[in-house]
Amino acid sequence: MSTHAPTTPTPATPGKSMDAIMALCKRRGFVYQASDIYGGINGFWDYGPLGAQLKKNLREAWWQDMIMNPCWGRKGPGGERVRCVPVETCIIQHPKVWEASGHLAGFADPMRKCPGCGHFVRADQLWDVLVSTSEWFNSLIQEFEPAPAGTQTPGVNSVSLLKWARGKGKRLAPNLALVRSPEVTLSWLATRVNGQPSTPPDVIEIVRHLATEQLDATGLQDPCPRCGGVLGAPAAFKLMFETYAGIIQTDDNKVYLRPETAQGVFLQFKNVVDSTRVKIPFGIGNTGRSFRNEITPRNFTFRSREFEQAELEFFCHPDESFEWYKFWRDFRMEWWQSIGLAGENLILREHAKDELSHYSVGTSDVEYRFPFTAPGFGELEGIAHRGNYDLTQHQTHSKVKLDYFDTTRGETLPNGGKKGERYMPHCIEPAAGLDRGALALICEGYTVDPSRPSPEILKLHPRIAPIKAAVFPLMDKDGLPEIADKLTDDLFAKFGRLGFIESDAKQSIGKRYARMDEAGCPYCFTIDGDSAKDQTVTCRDRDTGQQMRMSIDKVVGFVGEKLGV
RNA sequence: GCGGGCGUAGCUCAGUGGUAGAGCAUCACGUUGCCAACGUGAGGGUCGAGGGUUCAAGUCCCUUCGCCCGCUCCA
Repeated sequence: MSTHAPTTPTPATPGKSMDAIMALCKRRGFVYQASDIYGGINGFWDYGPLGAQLKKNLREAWWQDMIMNPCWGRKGPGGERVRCVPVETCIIQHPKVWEASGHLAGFADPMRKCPGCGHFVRADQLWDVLVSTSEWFNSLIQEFEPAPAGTQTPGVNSVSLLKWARGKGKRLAPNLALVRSPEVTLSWLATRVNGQPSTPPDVIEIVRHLATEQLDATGLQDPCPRCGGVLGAPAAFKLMFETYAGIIQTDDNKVYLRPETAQGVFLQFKNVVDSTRVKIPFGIGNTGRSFRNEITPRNFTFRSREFEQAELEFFCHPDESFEWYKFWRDFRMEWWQSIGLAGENLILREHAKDELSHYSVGTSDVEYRFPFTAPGFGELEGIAHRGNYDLTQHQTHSKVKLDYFDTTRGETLPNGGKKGERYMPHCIEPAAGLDRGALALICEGYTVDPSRPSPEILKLHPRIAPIKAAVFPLMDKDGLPEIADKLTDDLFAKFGRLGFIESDAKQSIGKRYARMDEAGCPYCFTIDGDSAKDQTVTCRDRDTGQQMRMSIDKVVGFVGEKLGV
């Protein structure tokens, strides 16, 4: 994930405070803190009734538009119908999967922490970081005398180092041993330089001396690139959740909760090809929970340790892969727009060349300007051209051939058929975060209109809204509830599988409208004294507050049209 | 992980070491009937948790958990 400043500064959306959005989410049952009654648990959130349905609607929209009727029936770059099939793969897979995918290697990099300032640095990159980004380090080496030609040994002058320690050093590297107790530190260095004149110290050894206060007790220390403090011992950062498959908890049984759903697709690529008559180009979709031990879970549900992804791996011939990459990138942007993220808060950002993985020729992010990232953006979905990296990795590690024999390619045979071509398919991966999507939809829909008696409105797209319609008898008597019950039944029968149909006869009509505004219900239908006479009701629009009289038997058709069903 | 802020009713928040509060919301009854209407009531709290000081702690001290912000990290 990444956040970036927009190219042109845009003011943060006024009136949208994350505190107010979070309060509404709890008040109306969208999002609760996980384990709330025990004080919560860092990085985990639950969905309440409306949130669960909202997220289900989002997942369902993805499933419909990506798997069942991909891209709304639109044709792909080659003029063919886009074809996709689903799989549902396990959260726990063979541990070697994560070795092959590179996720395990990513963790193997031990990190070192500075107890002074809390800075983390990757152990194997410490000296690179010092040279390239550490302010104090680059200031300090200015004080060294250039190393004579052909040697690695710069000269050091105690007087100038002492001056640096009492001047610039105090500001740049307050925790560096040289700054904290210059005389002691310099005497150790002098002992070393004079003690072994035949093997003079290089820059690294000099700096390690300058970072060490009690040489005989601790040995040489490594300094923190930010404050100069003594770095702790390298420790493995485990960003994957570990557990054990089997009742004996030994390393032999250690398994991981997946950090992404995509790998499950690559693992079953061969089975899908062999069992379902799919032909390249085609996609395999997979939705489900993933887990990452985020170092700093933050910003409400945006960075959670347990989250849900909706990922498509689309396989195609290498020669067509770039066209497909552009196709999916553009469609995914359009899709998010179609469910309500239509404004300037949504951008498609193409990664710069230096951001790309070595195997990728293109990656784009669909990014949303959340209230907490504004004026920057936060990632909703990444569309990556992954080349044949994953299939190749799994082929290498599993020793199972994962290439594809394409009978539509190759030279034409005398009988008119094709000779065929064997190749490793390339893969385009649109990978969306459903929790981030749900959060973006809530943030985008959240609107404060002080001119209305109920200022807080959640303008959710009807397709996504958890409550599809509400029916209110204006009075709880005179036969009105009976008419309302009938209409409620009709709406339930038609739309009950898509979302909630609310019915409420209590309290003033204004309060009932206001409640539905906050819950994001797009349309309310009110039965009044005239309804029995002329068979009409009032349809009240959430976003405008406007009312429209319509015949009762038109209501179901009206709602269906708005829901796009 | 560091620094700052916060944590009291479903929500927003008052609360000076001395009886646990307000507004809104929820529910009931009555009145009303198209935009959080009015009246009368009701329910709802281990004051985030655990220790300590004190005759007495929501309030002071220590520890801890969670949320927000800024760093840091984000394979």
